[in-house]
Amino acid sequence: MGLRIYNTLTGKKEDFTPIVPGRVNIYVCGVTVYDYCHMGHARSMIVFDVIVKYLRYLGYKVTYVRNFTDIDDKIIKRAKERGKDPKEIAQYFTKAFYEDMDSLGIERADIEPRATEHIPEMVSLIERIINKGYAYVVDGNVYFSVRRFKGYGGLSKRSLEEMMAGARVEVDPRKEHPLDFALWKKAKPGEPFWESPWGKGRPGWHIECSAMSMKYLGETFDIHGGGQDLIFPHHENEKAQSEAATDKPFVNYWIHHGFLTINQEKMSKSLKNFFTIREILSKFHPEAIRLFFLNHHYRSPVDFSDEKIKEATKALEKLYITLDRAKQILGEFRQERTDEAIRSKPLYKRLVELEGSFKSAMDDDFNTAKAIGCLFDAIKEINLYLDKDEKEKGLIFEAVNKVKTLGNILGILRLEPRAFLTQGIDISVEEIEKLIAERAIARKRRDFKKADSIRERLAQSGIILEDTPHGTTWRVDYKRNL
RNA sequence: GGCGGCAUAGCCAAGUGGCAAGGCAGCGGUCUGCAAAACCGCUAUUCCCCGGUUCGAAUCCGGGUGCCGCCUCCA
Repeated sequence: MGLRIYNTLTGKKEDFTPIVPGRVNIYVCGVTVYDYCHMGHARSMIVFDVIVKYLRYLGYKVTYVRNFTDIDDKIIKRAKERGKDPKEIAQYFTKAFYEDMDSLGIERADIEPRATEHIPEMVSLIERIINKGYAYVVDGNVYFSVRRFKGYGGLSKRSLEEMMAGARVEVDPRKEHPLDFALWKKAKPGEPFWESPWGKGRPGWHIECSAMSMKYLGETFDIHGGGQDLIFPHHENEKAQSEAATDKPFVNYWIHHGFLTINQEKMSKSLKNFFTIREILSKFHPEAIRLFFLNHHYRSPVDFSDEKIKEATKALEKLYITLDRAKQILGEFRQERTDEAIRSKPLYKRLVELEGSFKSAMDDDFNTAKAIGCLFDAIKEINLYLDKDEKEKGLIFEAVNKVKTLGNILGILRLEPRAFLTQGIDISVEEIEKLIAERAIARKRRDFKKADSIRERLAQSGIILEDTPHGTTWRVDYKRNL
């Protein structure tokens, strides 16, 4: 059984077959750079980061394109508010976007096109649409005619009649149909503009994604992704205009993820119930945030709270503690090849089995929650082995590698376990080690009162001591810090 | 009003016809000078309610109830 993906277009899980065997072309709607990114954006970026990582793990050569909308009404508005040039606003928040994504460990897309750098492509695409008779020009504006395009509403599963029934749109009287949308907007005085056959203006929102995705990925490509709120109108419109221009299917698989809610309500700017990524990163570990999101299926709504990220942090700690145990035993031990003797060990076989389960889970429409379950099963097996008296370094090394490989697909377990377990302390390592040494002497003399007072002293600083056969180790008490 | 989604233990959550994953929290045990970690055991005879289909349903069908989203910029 290979990869299956839930396709918004058909409403079903389908076997994934790329257009060119072994290659996947994927386009994801990025952000409009007019403000800091919030946690909803984080979820989106994490979901597609993992999808791309998994496709690569499967061996596909992936071309991942994610755009920046760097010219639109919101940017112009923000620029006016701040007395800045729209360009400056876009540049500033593009930089902020990269900072946030880097912190979350989200890889760069292969191509990250900006709308303002693709105006000529958009203009020629609009011309193509006009020539095909699917768009009309009114006073410097170009509108796409939804009525002329058969199949409008196919992605969002709505007919024009249904949409009209609930429409609350103020209708521009120059439009032939209320749902016709702008491909090109005439510039108002003082707004940024580009020259075009229809006069000075700027592109509509939807056309940029059509122009840029087709430029880099071809007129039909494999996967197009985004949030569920983009299904209508954005992706519906993208699909309509693209297919109107090319007479070819635009996209084979549409992937849409669910929303992030706060107290069960959608996180959004208008409700003012959003948290920015940087706010949350100041309190929690990026990998904990990833684990929190990935513990839910990407299409389900996720309710956000500090409490839940704390739980994810504890879960992540559990994984790192085991990796740390292994590392203590391994020291600098490394090995290049896995020999037959190791392959035949029960632990190794079990881990291969779990890797298979992990893969089946991910193959089933990227079921990361189930895959995480496999990761914890693997951790339990390793702990069981680590509890034994007789241990083989070669086997432990391989076991750790397996777990890390799987974790890395989800973008977690990328740190040295010691680094994770000793983060955020307000006492120096020298001080800690000095106290541990003192305590060791006290314990040898069976002066447990003193030993315990040292443990207590370190606990005050959020340090947990663990006495093992190999000596005493320490780590940060996440439970206390959270 | 139209369209769509969801409802699983104290909490989060996977599971779409065959004995209910995983995590967090809790309790008991092993280990420990004491802890911690780890491991073992316990914590949903039952998956919102009512009917139906089936040898068999959390899973399929019908009817309720509750929550959410889209239809307007939005990841």
